[in-house]
Amino acid sequence: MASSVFLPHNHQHCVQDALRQADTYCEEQGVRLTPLRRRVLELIWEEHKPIGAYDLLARIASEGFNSAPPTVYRTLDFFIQHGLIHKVESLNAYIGCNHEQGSHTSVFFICQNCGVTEELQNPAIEGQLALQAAGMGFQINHPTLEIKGLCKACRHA
Amino acid sequence: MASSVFLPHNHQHCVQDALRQADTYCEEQGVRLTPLRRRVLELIWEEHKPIGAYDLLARIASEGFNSAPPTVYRTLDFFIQHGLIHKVESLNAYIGCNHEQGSHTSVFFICQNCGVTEELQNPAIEGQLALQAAGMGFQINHPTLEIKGLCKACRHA
DNA sequence: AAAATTTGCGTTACATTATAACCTAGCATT
DNA sequence: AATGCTAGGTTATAATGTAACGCAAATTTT
Ligand SMILES: [Zn+2]
Ligand SMILES: [Zn+2]
Ligand SMILES: [Zn+2]
Ligand SMILES: [Zn+2]
Repeated sequence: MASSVFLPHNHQHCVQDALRQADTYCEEQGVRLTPLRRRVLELIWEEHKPIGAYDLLARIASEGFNSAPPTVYRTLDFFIQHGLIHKVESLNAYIGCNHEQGSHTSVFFICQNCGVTEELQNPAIEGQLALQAAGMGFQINHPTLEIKGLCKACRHA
Repeated sequence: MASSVFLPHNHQHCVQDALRQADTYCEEQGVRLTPLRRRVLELIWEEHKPIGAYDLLARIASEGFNSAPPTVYRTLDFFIQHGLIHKVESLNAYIGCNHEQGSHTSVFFICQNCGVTEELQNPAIEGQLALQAAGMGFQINHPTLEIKGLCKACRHA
């Protein structure tokens, strides 16, 4: 398990896996992965970097889809509802999720130099958060954990 | 140390402490806590809830200050630079900081029902984050840790 | 004190991000 | 075919945030 989006890898696999997972998921859930949705998801997965709604919009508009904001925001909402993408709050941008569906707690490591962003699950961090919350009587619903810094490669460059 | 912003408390103390700390800090640093800045900080501390830039702007405008966005954004920038407030990214809103100055890592617990938000420092959480980052060769510069959920009081109501 | 520099902020204009509300066409169920 | 549901087209607007210019007061230098 040395795989990381910060390391070189055959990225076609990432995209194809993501799309296949989405196909399967939508089939199972009885929801439709329409051409627009499929293309938006593909664009989101084009790089391991969060992409802004209006960047996406420009891309799909240039491909003949409708170019008004609701088009892309509706699509983003759909994927967020179904756990196929996340919003990176500190960037107002969106990134694909390849973790097991259903709500889960992730930490995003965001390189401020190259933009590459890795989503990780870490039970130890979750555990400490849960501990802190329990002590306060606080019920955790939705953690936003986003770490900006420098990835290994950018640090050494 | 049972004090928490989620519990009833004499809030005048919070506001006065914050303003006095800011006075002292600005004095020490040789920067100016102008009437506009002082009032903005006071408004931010009015409640233990993040406040939006345009809400602030409306407040100060109604008090005779200039009503154009740069007025408030410059002031917010000033306080963020000096560590006297934080931006809550997941709300696009701003909240006062009463912790020791200088950059520090905080976790924000945000009640989705009442809006009250508590900033905490927790070395165990920081430690686990540092551990994860170290394993990746990632250099942490700026964590954003914001937990939405229900405070004790709202959970029991 | 006069001159030079920095700082705070007034002002205008604009950029970016996101949503509300209404409508229509296609698909799905009966 | 009739009905309801879903996806998305369309228009308009809301909410959040910046760039750029200028001036006047405060601070520093001469
Ligand atoms: Zn990849
Ligand atoms: Zn990098
Ligand atoms: Zn208080
Ligand atoms: Zn509450």
